[in-house]
Amino acid sequence: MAVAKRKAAAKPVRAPKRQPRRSVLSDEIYDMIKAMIFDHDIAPGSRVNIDALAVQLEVSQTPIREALARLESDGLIAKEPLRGYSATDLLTMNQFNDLFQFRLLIEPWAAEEAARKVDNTGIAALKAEMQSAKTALKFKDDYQFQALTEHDARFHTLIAHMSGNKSVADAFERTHCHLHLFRLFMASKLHLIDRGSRAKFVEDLFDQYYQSGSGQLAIKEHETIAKAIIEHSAKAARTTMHSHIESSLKRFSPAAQALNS
Amino acid sequence: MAVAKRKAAAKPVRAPKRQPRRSVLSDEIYDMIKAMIFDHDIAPGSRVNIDALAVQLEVSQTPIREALARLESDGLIAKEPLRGYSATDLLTMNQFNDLFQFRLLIEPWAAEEAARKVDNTGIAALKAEMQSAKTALKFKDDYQFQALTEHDARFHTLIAHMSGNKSVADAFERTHCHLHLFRLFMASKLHLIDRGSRAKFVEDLFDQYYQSGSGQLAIKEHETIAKAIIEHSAKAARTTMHSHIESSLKRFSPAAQALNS
DNA sequence: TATATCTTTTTCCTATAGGATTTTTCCTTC
DNA sequence: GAAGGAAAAATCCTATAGGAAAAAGATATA
Repeated sequence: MAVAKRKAAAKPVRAPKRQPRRSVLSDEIYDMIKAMIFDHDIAPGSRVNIDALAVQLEVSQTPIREALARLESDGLIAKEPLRGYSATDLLTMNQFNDLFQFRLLIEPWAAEEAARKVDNTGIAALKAEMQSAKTALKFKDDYQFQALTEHDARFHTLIAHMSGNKSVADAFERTHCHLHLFRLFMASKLHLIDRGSRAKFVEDLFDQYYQSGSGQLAIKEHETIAKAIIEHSAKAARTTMHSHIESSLKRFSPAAQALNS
Repeated sequence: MAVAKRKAAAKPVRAPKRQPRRSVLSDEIYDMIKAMIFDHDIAPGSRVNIDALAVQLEVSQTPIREALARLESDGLIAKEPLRGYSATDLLTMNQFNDLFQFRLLIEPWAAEEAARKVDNTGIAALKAEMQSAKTALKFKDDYQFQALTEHDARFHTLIAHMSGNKSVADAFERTHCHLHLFRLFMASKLHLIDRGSRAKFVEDLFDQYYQSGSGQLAIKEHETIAKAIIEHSAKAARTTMHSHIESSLKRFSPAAQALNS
């Protein structure tokens, strides 16, 4: 991380055009493009022009190509040979259900394992994450939702890793489920806002999430899971994780359905 | 495999230099490098030099870079920033067990779902695959093992897809478990052959696999699974798949252990 | 021996030109 | 005015050379 500062600036005047990079350019570009997808700067299904991206991000094509190749492997970008790249479409209702089914296969197991294997480091990490969840609740509206999504992603990833099984943890991370869900939710908002006639429905949807306390509810469920793991209650960890994922499915379902109707 | 051999000739005759490619170069390169890892042309843990590969495969750096970026995402190649790429190490005993644990989480479920949803197309595909397994048994030694591995990969991938759940199928495919297993098995052979003192052990290991009919055994288990699916016996499909994976674990364990002792 | 400085190698990135393919535009013809 | 087809533009893909930064290695000095 820290770059060796071997010489106290001998020539202070010289504004160095280029501070030493702490990571490789293509990795930064990868994160930037992923963020653009996350933020709907790159709309679902839209074309991704390599030249344009290179100009916009002020780098050459090479790092862009590497980043896109990795994003394709992640399933976030689709590549049609000789046609170009484009952002993947939003989850259909079927894909949405499939994703949650997949999570039900591995996450309850991961929680159970985590409860069996947890040590002091793990307990500390879990507690820290739950603390950050409380902070997230202080935000409002979109910011709250984003903060909650980020906490949710970290929480589930943490437990996947605490299972001690790298195959499972990797498989979970590669679903990028939180990115997909966030994108879906935001899209349903943008999409529905565009249609004035459905303003009422939009309000219902978001009221349901923000005001009716879905955020608090999800965090309460996280608390229960964390407690079970910390107490080494393997079976309880499994069942609470299972029902949490099912509740989560129900909470997100309206957003997914709104786009498939 | 065959690289497009383009002539350096300045302007000879009507040589129809370039037949239209059916796929993109970077995809071909991706497959070629994957094959090189598979075949131990690129040894586990060894460095992968971009320039050297470009020269060897007679293409420019660009497609090499894209292929390596994807392979890194697949977990087959590791990238150290500002140091370069290298092939990932062989599975440790722990990773080996983790991988099979992961398979136990999703494959029995996939088989059960497949049995529920199977239609005529699926039945035909299953039968065709089982037919090819019989062909594989006609080969000998390494060729038999490779043919069996390829059948095994196709068989399990097919069932993962027949579950109808794309998340599950993708997650399974991304483990590249058959590539890892094949590489492990071959490495244990090469490794052990190097040590003359262990020749006896090598013979035991391979006798166990080739002569004692592990191949036939695995295929018998596949038959059972296929039968259960074709007959819509969901529960039987689950249990037979489960025990097949456990048997498979036992069959491969000696190879994995040989390298970790 | 240990440290410091210099050189070589490796790797990453840029830039640009040109070939290949698809898409769009425009023109001819009915 | 509509259909078919050729030319043009846009886009993607490949090739190649070379510069910059970092790592690795070598040499010299205390």
